[in-house]
Amino acid sequence: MANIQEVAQKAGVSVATVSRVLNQHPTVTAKTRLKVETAIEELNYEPSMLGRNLRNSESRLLLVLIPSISNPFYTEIINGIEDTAITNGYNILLCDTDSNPQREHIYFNMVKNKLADGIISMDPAVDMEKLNGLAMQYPIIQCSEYDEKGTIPYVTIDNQLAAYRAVKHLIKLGHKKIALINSDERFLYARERRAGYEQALREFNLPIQEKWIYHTNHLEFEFGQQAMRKLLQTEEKPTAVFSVSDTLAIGALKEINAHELNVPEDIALVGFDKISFSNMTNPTLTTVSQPMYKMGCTAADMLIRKIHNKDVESVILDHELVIRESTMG
Amino acid sequence: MANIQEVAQKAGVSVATVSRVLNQHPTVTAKTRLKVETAIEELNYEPSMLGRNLRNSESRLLLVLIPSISNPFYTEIINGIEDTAITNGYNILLCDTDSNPQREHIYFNMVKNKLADGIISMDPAVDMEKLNGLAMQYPIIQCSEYDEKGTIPYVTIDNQLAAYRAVKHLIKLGHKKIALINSDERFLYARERRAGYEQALREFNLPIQEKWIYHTNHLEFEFGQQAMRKLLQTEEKPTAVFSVSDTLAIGALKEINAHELNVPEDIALVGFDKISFSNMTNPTLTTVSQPMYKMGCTAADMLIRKIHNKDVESVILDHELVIRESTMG
DNA sequence: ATGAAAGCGCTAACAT
DNA sequence: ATGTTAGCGCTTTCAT
Repeated sequence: MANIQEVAQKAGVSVATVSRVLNQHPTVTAKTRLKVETAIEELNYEPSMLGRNLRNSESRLLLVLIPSISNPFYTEIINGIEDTAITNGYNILLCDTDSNPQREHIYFNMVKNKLADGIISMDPAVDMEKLNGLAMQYPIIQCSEYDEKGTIPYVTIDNQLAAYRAVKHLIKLGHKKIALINSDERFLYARERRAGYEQALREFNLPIQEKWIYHTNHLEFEFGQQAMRKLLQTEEKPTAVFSVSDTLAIGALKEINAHELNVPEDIALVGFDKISFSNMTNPTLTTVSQPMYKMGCTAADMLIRKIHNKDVESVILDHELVIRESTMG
Repeated sequence: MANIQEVAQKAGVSVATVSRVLNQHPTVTAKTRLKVETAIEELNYEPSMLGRNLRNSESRLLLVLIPSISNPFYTEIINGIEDTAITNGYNILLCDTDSNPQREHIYFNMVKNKLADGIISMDPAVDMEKLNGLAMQYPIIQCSEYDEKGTIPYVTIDNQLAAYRAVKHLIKLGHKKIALINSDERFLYARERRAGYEQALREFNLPIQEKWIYHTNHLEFEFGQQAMRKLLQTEEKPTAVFSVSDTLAIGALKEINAHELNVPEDIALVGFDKISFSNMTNPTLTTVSQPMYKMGCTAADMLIRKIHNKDVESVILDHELVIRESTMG
């Protein structure tokens, strides 16, 4: 692989001139430019990012931390991040942390090691303390999940309001016994969505019953099934369920069907995220839609601004309740 | 951020010694090592990969090209790749090409630019000609989909045999009118799976009917629905359907249900991939399971061997037909 | 408009 | 066992 030296030699100019051509400096004669471009062509030369990055001490790589690529919720967000990044001359490094601190450590080091210019974290299970520490020295943005006590800029939706609206929708349908399938409340979004759930119940003078609130440690289908199994065992069965994630709701639906019960006639069901599969279930799932693509674009924009030392403010985006068969009696 | 110079100065040694400590050379005295380590600690020093990589002309980054992270099929493969990569001191760069040649180009350049040491391609829509060209100069492995005419090592399963077994399973159940929902036959796996479908029909003297073979350009659910809609319009409806992907099969199932037909009583259904959703549908989906994690590990191993200039041979892994409700009358 | 040369942070060959 | 030094490929001042 040819380097800049050989190109310079072949073109009969200095390396500086080649560099100028590469970086589109205006001071190069059309004639010289042509000579250099010909040499580049002939030698099949490709500039080494390594040399350039070392010199500029930037990598133009953005790290994106997600807990698991299996969760379809992240897909569209990542598309938004990627499109925005590429438009701005950045590439993204997708890091499936598996919520594993060791993997996380490796990726954090990439930033310290100058192999990446910044981080977008979407992992609720990330070590917030570490992340806040890193953020003192390196550009970091949080997307979807964030640390309310920290100082890292974030983009997210109003989780409490979204949950409130979802539950209110169930109440308006006449439900009085509404269960909540929540994830681990050490995550902010889980606490916020629970707050929205309680807010709606309170507003309509419905009691908040611990027996109808189930917590699960993971978001995979099976945990939704497990949650629903438990809820169906309570002596007074709920007539509606609000689940903080579509994957959990889909598991719950499976379990309800397995008990020969019908949705929505016996139990109405609302999910969260509007993953594509939520429209393939039978019945289709009422759910809260987040502007995922936009969220990704926004996060990438914020990070790039931060890398360029500009001011960055946190952003709250809109959401939407999508009513489908699982709540349409 | 401190550099190796400052560490050397603080420790009262040369940069070479610091480098030796960093790289665990055995020739360093315990005492010197301690001095250096203390200095590193105090300065909060992190070696710059950029400098190291430039010097060694390697990045220890592996590129993984996938057509779309939304397809759950790739999830487990990527986990395998990632685990193997990390074990060997490599990190992976996940590239969602969206089957977009422009994005592809960017990622190809990363290898040319020394920002990545090699590529694992899982994109069926990749420009095979370009890929083969690149492979002359850079380490490349294909995973799952490959080019039978090319020289790039690959890891995959026997698609024809897998399809043959799936269709034979339907025939053994008594089905004589078996439809095929295939993807675009410009992809090898699509041609191979069709060959398996035809092989099974031929073996049992069943006619191959073009009206029961449907091609779709994409793998998303909606395209499965569309395919099934068409198949249900044929004057002689099939009693069984083999779909080359679970996502398509799930769409087909949705459509069958919409027509008030039952699976498997009216129409039996077999998918391919065993994605996690395939167990959440009602009924659950009979499907072909690929050893995805192992496939990922193998691909990463092969690539790393190739990077180290070792010989690499293509690998065919085993598959398994998982019989579930959609074919259990 | 172009060239010469320093230097980004690191490793390794060579010298001591 | 440790130090000196060249050089990986590039960009950018400073001269000319």
